[in-house]
This record gives sequence, C-alpha cells and structure tokens, in this order.
Amino acid sequence: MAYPSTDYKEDEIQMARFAKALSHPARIAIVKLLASMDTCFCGEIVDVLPIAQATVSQHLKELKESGLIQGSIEPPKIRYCIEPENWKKAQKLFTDFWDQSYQLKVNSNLV
Amino acid sequence: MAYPSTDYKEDEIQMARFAKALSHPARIAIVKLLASMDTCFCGEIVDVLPIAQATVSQHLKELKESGLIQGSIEPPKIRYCIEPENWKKAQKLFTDFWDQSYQLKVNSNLV
DNA sequence: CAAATTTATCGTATATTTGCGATAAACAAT
DNA sequence: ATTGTTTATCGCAAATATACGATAAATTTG
Repeated sequence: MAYPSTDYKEDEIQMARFAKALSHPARIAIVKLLASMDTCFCGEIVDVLPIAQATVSQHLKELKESGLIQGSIEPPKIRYCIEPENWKKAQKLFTDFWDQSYQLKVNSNLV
Repeated sequence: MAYPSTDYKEDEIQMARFAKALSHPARIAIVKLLASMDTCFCGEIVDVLPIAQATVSQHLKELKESGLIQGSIEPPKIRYCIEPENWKKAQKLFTDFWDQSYQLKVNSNLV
C-alpha cells in the first residue's frame, strides 16, 4: 500500500525516506556511533546495542538502503561508516526544513 | 514487539519518535503547510493532499500524538497549528544531531 | 426540528516493520 | 581439509502502519 509518489514533491519523499531511516532508536544509536567514531566494525555495533546480531544486521541493511551509511568488506569483518554525500543531502533537507520554520519559533516566544 | 525503552537513551527515543512522525510524505507536507500558513483548517489540508479525508485525519492524529502539532475546535471546523514547545524540542534534537556530525562533513570534503 | 457541514472513528484489507533463532556464506587460521 | 570468526539471510511470528468507505458526532444553518 505504497503512497502514490507522483503526488508528493521529490524533496518531501526524500526527506520522509531519511526520517524513516532514523525512526528507530537503534538506528539513531548506530548512526550516532558511526558519526562519532568515523568508522567501526559491525561487531562493535552489535556489542553496544541491546538487540540480537540478526536484528542489528537488519537495521544496518535499512540504513544502507536509505543511503545514510555504507559498508566495506575487510575479511572477515565489515567496516561501516557514514555515506558522506547522502548524509549531506539529509543534513540539508532537515536543516532547511527547520530553518524554514524559524519565524514560527520566534513568534511562539512572544505569545 | 516494542523495543526495550530502558536500553536506549531518552534523547534517542524522543528523536526516533519525532523522526517517525516525519517518516511519511503526507505528514511532511502537512507540517510544512502548517509551518508556512501559521494555522489552517483541517479541510484545507484535505484539499491539498492526494489522499482521502479519513487518511488525512489519521495522519493528523499521529502528528498530534507525536506532539508536533495541535488542533483547536472552532465549530464546525478544527484549526490546526504547530505545537511550539515540542516543535522547538524536535528542532533542537535534530539540529544537535546534525551539528555533531559537522566534523564528518568537513572531512568528507577533503577526501 | 431537519438538513448540511465538518471532522473523527470504526471496520477491514493489505503491506511493512521488528525481532529472533537457525543457518548459510565468506574467509582466515590451523 | 577442518575449524573458527564474522556477518548476512531465511523463515517465522507478532505488531504496526497505511489506506479507504461507511458512519458517527458535533455544530451550524435553514
């Protein structure tokens, strides 16, 4: 039951996609970890999170599919890191989104 | 199958909650509309979106439950607007989140 | 009071998400 | 070649999300 993609603006669809990738605490924790550590191995992520290895792998897959992170094989491990291009795109989408509402923020302080 | 909330940081849970509220193009479109128009009636939102009235109502409910918007009754209509306090909270969570990764952004330009 | 307007809710169908154990796949080390 | 290490994938169960038509609820208008 996918939404009709032609009916929304491309930016809204892309931002929703990124938001969805960040819509679970485990995935927030993962990208925060990657942003702070630059890179790290899958195993380190599994050690930090309170969920099973299979579930972590699934979250990593979703983050990869959103474009926010990438993995590279270093046998027998896999090194994960932020995908800089899409990360910047997401950063811009969200920054613009909140910036656009700055006027609102100011007004609300006056009420 | 809810995640064990004690195992994640409160900020991560709250940010995931906001991200989830923004994880659908219709809801992005709604909050953008509200942010740009200050307030508007439910009917205007229904007119703008490519989905049925019942579905819009459901999205509005989710946004209300996330705290990002609020509605006030003006019979027979309902006036919706951004909820300033939670909006600011969300704004800060996301701003801090992306700011924290600024170093990453700079590095990626050097690679 | 009856009719119209506006929005929420109910019921239902389908799809997606979340989680885990078990297992496979890829490779290193012995 | 067998064993160990690491990570992805499969299969399944349960929960949640998405969408809509039909209908209820609340209030205004005639």
